[in-house]
This record gives sequence, structure tokens and C-alpha cells, in this order.
Amino acid sequence: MSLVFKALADPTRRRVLQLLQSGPMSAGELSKHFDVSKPTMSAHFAVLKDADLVHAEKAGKSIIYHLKLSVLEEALLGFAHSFGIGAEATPTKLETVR
Amino acid sequence: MSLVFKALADPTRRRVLQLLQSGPMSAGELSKHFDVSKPTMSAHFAVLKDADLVHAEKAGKSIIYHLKLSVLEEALLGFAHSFGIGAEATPTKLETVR
DNA sequence: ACTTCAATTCGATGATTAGCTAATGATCGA
DNA sequence: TCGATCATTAGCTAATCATCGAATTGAAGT
Repeated sequence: MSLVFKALADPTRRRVLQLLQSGPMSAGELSKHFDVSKPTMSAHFAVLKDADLVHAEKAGKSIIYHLKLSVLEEALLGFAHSFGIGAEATPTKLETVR
Repeated sequence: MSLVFKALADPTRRRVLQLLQSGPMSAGELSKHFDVSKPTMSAHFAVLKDADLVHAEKAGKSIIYHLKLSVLEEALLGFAHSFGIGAEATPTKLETVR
């Protein structure tokens, strides 16, 4: 859980998650959206993977990253809930968005 | 907003917020709950204040910290909402929690 | 004014982090 | 197998961060 918040502390990583929200994307595609080197992006991906916020799937030469929305949801709402905010029932198993 | 997530990245600071949830507390009282020096705690308080997650009120020799629940709520739910999670209506002005 | 107490600021240190270039691994098409 | 492509690992620097002890500020109380 601490890993999730650590991962969310960086704006680049938060934006990666947002990009992944509209569907899986390769490391290269993701990198195009940022003005940093590929290795730097790779490091960000590793942090996100370590926090279990994304899942990496090999697809030929590429590696496709998938957002693990349920993990993000559990961390965010779980924490919020411990403050009485965010209120009720988490739908919980909503791996696919929209 | 980035400041909020930065602030939340540290476990000590998250626990400070949790302690503050049950009511305002002085810097000294808060510090008793942790195994680090006062200057270190002071630095953590500064980060939380910088992120606008707490409000500091002078009271004689002491300084009383108050949780700014609405700020935490807005950051957490606002971000969650951008992912479609956390769903509907924020009660918004709920400064006092149960 | 002096002492005490609460908290912060100052200055230093060790650890972690984001960033880079260069090199390596892995996969594919010719 | 060769060359090209995608991504990571390796090795480094610079910056940020958590932490400490010591010094400082500020408010009471004597």
C-alpha cells in the first residue's frame, strides 16, 4: 500500500496511469507522451509494476502495459474510507473500465 | 495537488493525518506517537502544511494541528473520479467527521 | 529579567530518486 | 544470420528527502 502512494507521488507516473485508463498501451507508445528518455520511462514503469498498479504483457517486440484499476481503487478508496470520506460500497471487481 | 500526493507518499505523514482525524492535536502530542526526533516531525508537519492538508493554530506555547479533511477528500476523490472510480456525488463540505 | 518549555530553524549526513548516455537482451523480417 | 526495432539493464550525476543534534525563537511562569 505504501508502494502505491509512493508510485502516485510522481506526476509522470500519475499521467501514465491516466493514459492507461483508456486502454492498454505499449511502453513505446506511452513514452511518446513524455519528454524524457526511454530508460527513464522504463524506470517509472518498474515502479508502477512494483506497486502492482499495472500489469506487463509481452507481445512480440513490445510490452503492453495494462492498468490494474482494482488495485488503484482499493488503495485510493480504502484510504479515503479510513477517513470516513468516499462513503459506501466499492464495486470491487471492475477490472475493465467502460 | 501534486503536493498532496507527495505528502501522502510517506507512512509517517499518513499516520499523522489519521491521528488528526479524531481531533486537533499539538505537535508534541503527535510526536509522542512516533519514534523519530522532534525536528523530523516538524519537517513532516511542514510538508503537510505545504500541501494544505493541515492547518496550524498557535495556542500559547503549543501549536495545534487540525486536519483539513475537505482538502484530502478533494484530492483523493478528485483523482479517483478521473478514473471513473469512487463514483458519485461528494458531500463536499463535510469538515467534521463523525 | 531569568528560566523553562514547546516547537522550529539551521546545518550536516546518508539514502533514495529522477534523470541521462551507453550497452545489453530479445524479437522479428529479410 | 544480419540488421533493425523495442525495451530494459548498467553506470553515473544531480537533486531531493528523512533524519539527526545543536542552536534559536517565542510564550509563560517565577
